[in-house]
Amino acid sequence: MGNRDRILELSLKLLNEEGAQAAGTTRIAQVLGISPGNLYYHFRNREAIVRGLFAGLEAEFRAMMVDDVVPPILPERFAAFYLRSFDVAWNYRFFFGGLHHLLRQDEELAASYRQLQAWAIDELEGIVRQLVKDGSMEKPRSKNGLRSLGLNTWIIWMNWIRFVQISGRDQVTRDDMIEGVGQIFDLLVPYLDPAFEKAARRVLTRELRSNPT
Amino acid sequence: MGNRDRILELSLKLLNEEGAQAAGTTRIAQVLGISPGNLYYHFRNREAIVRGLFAGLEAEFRAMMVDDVVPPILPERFAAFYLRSFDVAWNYRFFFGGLHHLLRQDEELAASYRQLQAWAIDELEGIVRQLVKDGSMEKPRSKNGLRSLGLNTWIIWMNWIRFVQISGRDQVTRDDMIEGVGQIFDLLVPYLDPAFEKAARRVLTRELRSNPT
DNA sequence: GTCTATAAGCAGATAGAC
DNA sequence: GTCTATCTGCTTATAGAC
Repeated sequence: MGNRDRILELSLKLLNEEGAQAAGTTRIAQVLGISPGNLYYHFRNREAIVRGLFAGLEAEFRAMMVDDVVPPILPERFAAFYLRSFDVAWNYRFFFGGLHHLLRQDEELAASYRQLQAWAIDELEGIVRQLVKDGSMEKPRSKNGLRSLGLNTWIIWMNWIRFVQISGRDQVTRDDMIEGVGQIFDLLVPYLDPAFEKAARRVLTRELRSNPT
Repeated sequence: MGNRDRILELSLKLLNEEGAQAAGTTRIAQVLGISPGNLYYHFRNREAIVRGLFAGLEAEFRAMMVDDVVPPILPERFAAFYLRSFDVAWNYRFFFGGLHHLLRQDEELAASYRQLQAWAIDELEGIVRQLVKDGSMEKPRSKNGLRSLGLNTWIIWMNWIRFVQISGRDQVTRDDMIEGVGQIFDLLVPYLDPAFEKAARRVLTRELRSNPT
């Protein structure tokens, strides 16, 4: 593994553990046992490192959507998708924690992020739309109900981990992620076919059991 | 108005406009036309300024809850409450944008915040519980439905402005705030009495009309 | 590709005069 | 309460040798 990849790998670890603003280039180089000069050989500046990490997030996110969102959407698949989505969010949690600041200081990153976000919200709306088509879900009465549902899903998803972290639990566990999936389920519950909900919920319960605190 | 208050007032303005990490003590003092020494006479350190601002947020937030959440909850009152709540969030938007970082570097602030958050979630749950009591809302079927509804409300509320900002709208308008209230309404819609919803929604529409883009 | 050495700038914070 | 002057420590980033 070349130094470029080692820099990305360690940066992700440090930023996730200590916050998006905490680890500077000097420290990254030092922990890695390379020189600052070397680091700057591989990345024009600090922002380029973050952009490199974001590229990883984007790739994982898009791959997940392509793999998992295949109609018809069965309840097990549905639950698995959301569980996996929280794993992705967890792996790049620094990003969501420091989002505002990161985008403010890097217009290029901001543009990439906005594109991904717009696509993601569309996809999430597409999922609920598909559920309606599959007969697994009742259509909301209001005009923009499906859109709004997709948007609320996105907002809960992207902020759940930050919420858990700032709430001060000493250790964030996999159960916290499963709880996050539950929060998203609750958005859809009033519209979901009870049998579908029950089957999806069962997947979560099983995951909980397999990861005792 | 003494310098202490002027420091708080300007800090709030700068942090809101430029982000929670942007404005340093040097710059605050400079813009204000006072010396750094004077600033440090009034505040032990930068964190103390942020804590001072948080005290303002907390006071406004609690006052709002006490003033507006009085049973029975009528639809107009209900809508007005959420509109006002977004005004408060907007006035202290720097805080929610930089929350993760701010709490990480100030344990005292983190403790205050967590206390307020816990109380707020309880209150939001209390509101939906009251709506059920008033007969304006149907009770969710699931065991923790009301709790979950309160929690989702909180997460949307505290993250809506950050969402709007990172989405890159050039100008964040009052209409964006009204849209945020709409997102929260949509969480409750499936359970709400249609007449109640219609009356509450009408307040929002009227607000939209009175603030043309 | 990797190193050493260091520039340049800004942050938070303090001492002590007035 | 307010000032001037300054210190310390940090950061990003670069120049140029190997």
